[in-house]
Amino acid sequence: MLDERKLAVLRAVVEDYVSTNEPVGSKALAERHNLGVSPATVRNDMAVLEEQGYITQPHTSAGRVPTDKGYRLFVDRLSQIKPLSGAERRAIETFLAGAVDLDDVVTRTVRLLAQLTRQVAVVQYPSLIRSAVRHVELVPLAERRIMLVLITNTGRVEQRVVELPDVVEEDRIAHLRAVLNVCLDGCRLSRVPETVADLQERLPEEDRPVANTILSVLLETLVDRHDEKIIFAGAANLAGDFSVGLREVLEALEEQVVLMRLLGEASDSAALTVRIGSENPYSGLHGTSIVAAGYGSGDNELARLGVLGPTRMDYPVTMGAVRAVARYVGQILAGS
Amino acid sequence: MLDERKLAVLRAVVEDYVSTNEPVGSKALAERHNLGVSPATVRNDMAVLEEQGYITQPHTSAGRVPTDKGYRLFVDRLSQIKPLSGAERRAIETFLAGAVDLDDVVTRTVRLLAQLTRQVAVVQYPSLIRSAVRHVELVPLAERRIMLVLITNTGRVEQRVVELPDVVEEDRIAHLRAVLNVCLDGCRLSRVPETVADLQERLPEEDRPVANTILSVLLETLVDRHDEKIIFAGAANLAGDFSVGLREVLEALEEQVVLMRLLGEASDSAALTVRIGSENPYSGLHGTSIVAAGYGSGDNELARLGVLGPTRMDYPVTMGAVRAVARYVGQILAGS
DNA sequence: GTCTGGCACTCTGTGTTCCCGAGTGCCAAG
DNA sequence: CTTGGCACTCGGGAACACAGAGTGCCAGAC
Repeated sequence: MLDERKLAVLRAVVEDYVSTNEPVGSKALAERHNLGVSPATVRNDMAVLEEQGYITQPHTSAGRVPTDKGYRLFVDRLSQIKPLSGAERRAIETFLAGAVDLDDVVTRTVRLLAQLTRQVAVVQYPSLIRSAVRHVELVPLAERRIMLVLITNTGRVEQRVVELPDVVEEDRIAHLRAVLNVCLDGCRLSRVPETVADLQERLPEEDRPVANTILSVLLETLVDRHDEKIIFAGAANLAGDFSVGLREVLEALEEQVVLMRLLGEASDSAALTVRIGSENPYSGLHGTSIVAAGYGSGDNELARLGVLGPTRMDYPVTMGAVRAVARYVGQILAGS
Repeated sequence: MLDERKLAVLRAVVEDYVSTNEPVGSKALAERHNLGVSPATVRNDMAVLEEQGYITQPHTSAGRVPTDKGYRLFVDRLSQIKPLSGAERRAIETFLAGAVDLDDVVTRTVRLLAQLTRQVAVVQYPSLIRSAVRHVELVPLAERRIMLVLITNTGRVEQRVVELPDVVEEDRIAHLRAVLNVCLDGCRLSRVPETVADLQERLPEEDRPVANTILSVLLETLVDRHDEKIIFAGAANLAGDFSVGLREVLEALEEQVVLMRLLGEASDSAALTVRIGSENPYSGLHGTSIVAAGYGSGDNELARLGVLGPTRMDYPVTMGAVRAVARYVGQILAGS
């Protein structure tokens, strides 16, 4: 259907358009990409490519521009992910290694990615649900108020203030803390609810009301906080590009829910997800593409990160950067 | 120098320009603001105002536009802060009351403020330095690694992983925790360094190396974290306004340091700070104004918040919103 | 002395027209 | 199947004119 040369033409169109941001014509194309054929031949091929929907012209008698479908083919079959340079790798490594806590890791990552790709970077905080309890802490704040602190093995710390139904003595709290830690330490968060239910039955009668209050807050923390936090950086990179609806994009970026869907569900292992223009779920973001990847320590994917830019982006380079950053972050998290 | 009527004219120019975003002419002005005088008179007044630098014309024979100096006079003497409507107040209250922890309070605040003012909102996290230690927690993670968690009375939680020089038994850590809490509980963060120094001397010899490691990390947490975190929201509100250099502003917003300086130092008590156009410290932000206020529980100002928008903003309304939100946040923090 | 109406002047922004050039599609010949 | 030639199309920029809003200034009225 599409012979070698037509694919080469498509590749050339994408590459030229990406680098010049102007519709590319047959003549310029034949020259710059020594294809060994004349502009007229290129024109014929282009006509076919257009008929099949891979490229289009903004108006009669202008050059051609890739369509979403064209970019898709390019990404799937015509391009190779471009690895980062050694210098870039070292830069990533040293920059991320300086992080002091989880928050810092995520913040640094998002900035790094934005700077590296010159686009908008998006990073999701490591998911709670896949990690395990490392420690539960109860801190008395006032007579009837304690703070519940939950530390996970991914370094995340969740805290909630709990209002107690009764005044409770310190040592009963200490006891409760001990029990909690024995039961929950190392427990996968996804299995905490069962464990907690089990625990409630085994507690002595007099501890029940207080324990129930605390445990319900604990469960809430896990469930409600299903709103995984996402941050972005590099919005400034959007300015000056009028091909995207700036306002819509900025609005989308501030909607956690939209961002969630944008990064997409965990796909198979460490594969990169690319969503091009109209492929992506939010209508304000046609005109933009997403390159995303999962990251995590070891095998299990903890969360996702990616970048967002105009459909007209340099996919090979962007994909290389995203993949590299995802890997490094995984390493950092595993090691801390 | 400037009689009553000229001031009225200036006020009218500002108000009209703010609402229409177009240079305002003498005729329209005389009509809309029944000043009781003819356009010609207004023209004369305008000529004087221009000569004094309060207004200017974009080009010969266009209407007048306020200068930064004009806005300044308007804010200082010609306008009154406009209080929020009852509905708005209730909305703020219920929205903020739903927050579950400090992070949530800050996030909600920044969104609220952005939505309320339809501008970019900026909120600084409550400063560590003014708060006091409520609890210190040491959580063993591995043989030679523990997590240090510091909880302040403003609800902020800081965490750091500490690598220990030696393997340490659990009960020595427990002991250390107890000692730390006795010494530091209620201690103002600003006075922690002395207290720590004092503590180091009183510890038994064999605990020194471990304790020193932990304490130095603790001090770091306080000092290094002098980079008070600032977040913003509502960037989408900037789009569509070309009077500001979009790119510059977005870049500035992503620079913590610039944001810091922007919000300004704590001023006297709960007063509002207004920085107009060229008055503000960063050159990329001429063309924008900042309205900021301190917030805190009770008397002491914990941090600052504000909004950033085009110099051509509705100052009375914006100031009202900022003041109101600052107050409510203060209340919420005091109560939690 | 201050205000007012009148008048000539000066701009910007918009709409029109025109033309150039890049790029195309098609066709006939190699 | 490829190529060169050719007529055609359309966007974008330059030149131009024009209407409208707004000004500054002046002479007369209160």
